[in-house]
Amino acid sequence: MADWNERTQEALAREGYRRSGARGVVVELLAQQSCCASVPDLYEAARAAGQPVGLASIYRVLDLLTEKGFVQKLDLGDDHAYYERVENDGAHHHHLVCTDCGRVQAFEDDRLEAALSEIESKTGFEVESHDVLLRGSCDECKVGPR
Amino acid sequence: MADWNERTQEALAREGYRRSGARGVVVELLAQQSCCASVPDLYEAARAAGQPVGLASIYRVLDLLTEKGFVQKLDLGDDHAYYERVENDGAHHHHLVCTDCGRVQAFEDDRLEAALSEIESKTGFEVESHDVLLRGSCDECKVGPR
DNA sequence: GTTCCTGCAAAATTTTTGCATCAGT
DNA sequence: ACTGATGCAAAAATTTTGCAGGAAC
Repeated sequence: MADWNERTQEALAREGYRRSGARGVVVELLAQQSCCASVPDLYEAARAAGQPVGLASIYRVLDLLTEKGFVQKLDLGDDHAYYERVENDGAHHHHLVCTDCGRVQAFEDDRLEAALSEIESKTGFEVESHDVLLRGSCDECKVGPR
Repeated sequence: MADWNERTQEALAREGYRRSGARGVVVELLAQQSCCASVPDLYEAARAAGQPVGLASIYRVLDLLTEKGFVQKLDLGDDHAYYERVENDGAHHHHLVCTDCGRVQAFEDDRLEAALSEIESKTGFEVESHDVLLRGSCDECKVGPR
């Protein structure tokens, strides 16, 4: 995870991308996130860290990182897109979103992954990635609705 | 499916919603879709059917239908949202999206559904709905990439 | 010194809202 | 007649793009 930061920065440098301000800040911030982050999240985080970065730069950095496979873009049904690290070891999780409070929780499940890879062979598709999104009420919200 | 049209129209009428132009057209069109449709899709389809409907009305009808549980909104990572019928019998499928040609294909899988409901009990969440999205190359595109 | 990167502001896109008009009951 | 529904146009919100100044190499 701290590893992801280094690995990403180095890989970019190796490809000729300059080790510059905005890119470094965004990569650093992504490395610190526990789960996914939206563009406004990152914008605020950069500002809070005393290293403000323009919105346009955040979008540009995220596009680059997505294209190079260092982050993955996801839609939580919310108004904006979210981004999160792609881990080196291929480990990945999915998301539960609380429709009341908006809380996002990650989970992993081997049976789910197994079922998903089986689908790949049953269909003609060559699957590159998959997302699973569960919507509902988290333990806090399900007791007293809203 | 033809059934869905009737059932939806009736349920709306029963709730006091008027049997009016735009709403009827959009419901009719949704009933005819084989899979999910975007707002521009529906806009064009209405126009092609000789019953043009304003964009705003389409958004409003879809909001209502989503709220009442007759359709489900989904994000395919594309630029806009997609909508599709919620079937009476609870049957539902998920989607494969070709990242080359954009083709969308539906699939069903019992093992996947089983794995998903097991997750519900393992986490504290009370799951209301779930989406699964697989991205990759369809049988046509995977041979000669692009 | 050159080339790439950044930030601001303007543009493009998708979705929402206000309002006057029209249709259903 | 009354109330709700529609369509247009304007507004909001998110993301993209152009361009000039600045930083990395």
